Amino acid sequence: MDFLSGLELMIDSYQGKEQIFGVNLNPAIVRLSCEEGCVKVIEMARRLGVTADTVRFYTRIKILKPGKNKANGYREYSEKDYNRLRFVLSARQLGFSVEDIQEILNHADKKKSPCPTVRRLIDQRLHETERQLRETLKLRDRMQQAVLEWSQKPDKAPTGHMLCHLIEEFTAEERL
Amino acid sequence: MDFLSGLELMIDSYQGKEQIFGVNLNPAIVRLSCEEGCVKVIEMARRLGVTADTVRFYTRIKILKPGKNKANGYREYSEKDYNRLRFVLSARQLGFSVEDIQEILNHADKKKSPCPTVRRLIDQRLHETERQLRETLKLRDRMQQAVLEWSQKPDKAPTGHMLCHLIEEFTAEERL
DNA sequence: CTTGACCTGTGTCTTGGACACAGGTGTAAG
DNA sequence: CTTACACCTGTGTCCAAGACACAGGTCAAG
Repeated sequence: MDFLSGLELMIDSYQGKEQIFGVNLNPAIVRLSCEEGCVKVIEMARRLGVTADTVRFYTRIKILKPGKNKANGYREYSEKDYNRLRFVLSARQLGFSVEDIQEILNHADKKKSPCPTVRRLIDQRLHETERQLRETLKLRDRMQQAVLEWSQKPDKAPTGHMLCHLIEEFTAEERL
Repeated sequence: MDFLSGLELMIDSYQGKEQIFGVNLNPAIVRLSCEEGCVKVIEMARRLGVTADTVRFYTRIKILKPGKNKANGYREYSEKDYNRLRFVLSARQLGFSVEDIQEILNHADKKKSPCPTVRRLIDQRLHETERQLRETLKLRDRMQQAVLEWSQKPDKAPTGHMLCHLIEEFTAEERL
């Protein structure tokens, strides 16, 4: 299909992909704001529920490579960019770092299966998340214990060798 | 007591504070490396089990204000600096940020009780830590679930609209 | 005198965006 | 036509708590 012919046609086929390329697609906006089935940064962000800054961020680090409108320099995000960003956001929800995602996309872009990489990386990140969870849990318990103990203690002014008796006595007790 | 007289006396009184001003205090090292009961950065770090970079960091942001040896410009950490850093490390273990600690120290330095501030701040930080804990827990569960489901799925090459079926199908299922 | 271990301050790096800013564009109203 | 305003661009900086690098100074031992 010729992407430069028939705007009406374009919009029809575009509407057909409504579920893939964004939500609440308003033909009036599409007709007004873009040609060739592309959208600008703020619309792209809205469709995926993120800020324009997030879209610009992934563009800046070249995970997204939208074209540029020759006339005004505006970025033009295509359906491919939409799918790519949706993928990135999904991967972030699973604990992958942006660097991980770049590695995964490198495979996919070479038509190679990213799955072995994905499995390896999630094992790694899962371990880290579990360690993080244990640490946060220990911290929370320590904090709760402190609040509990402190509720029985008075305020005190600092002395020469004691800056805050609450903190220092708690630490001494708990052997931290 | 005159701090400039009698090094022998200094070291005696210093040894008497062994439990306060550091562990494994070796009089020979003290005698060789410092006058006036002060130590250099690496020794300070060793006594509190942190790196010299950490000691320099707190010096840089002016939480520690050690003197300077006029002759060579070396920093001289006193017992007061030791107590202060020990306090900072204790507070960090309780989830206070460095900025929190500066606020706490500001009160203490004016001889005012830091306790009300400490109580207010830990309530705040405890809430944040609990939120963090819930989020990390949810992430961990999501990741475990993904690993479980993926163990039943094959690797696949990317297609036009599917970069990695593992990640995208999981997200679609879980309605993320 | 050299070697090597220590010291100094300063600048940069880490994450995943968020925010600021200067300057360009597009459109609706007055 | 002008003006106002909303949008766009790329770039630089900020966040937290240090870690690491670097150029240059100090000091004791061999």
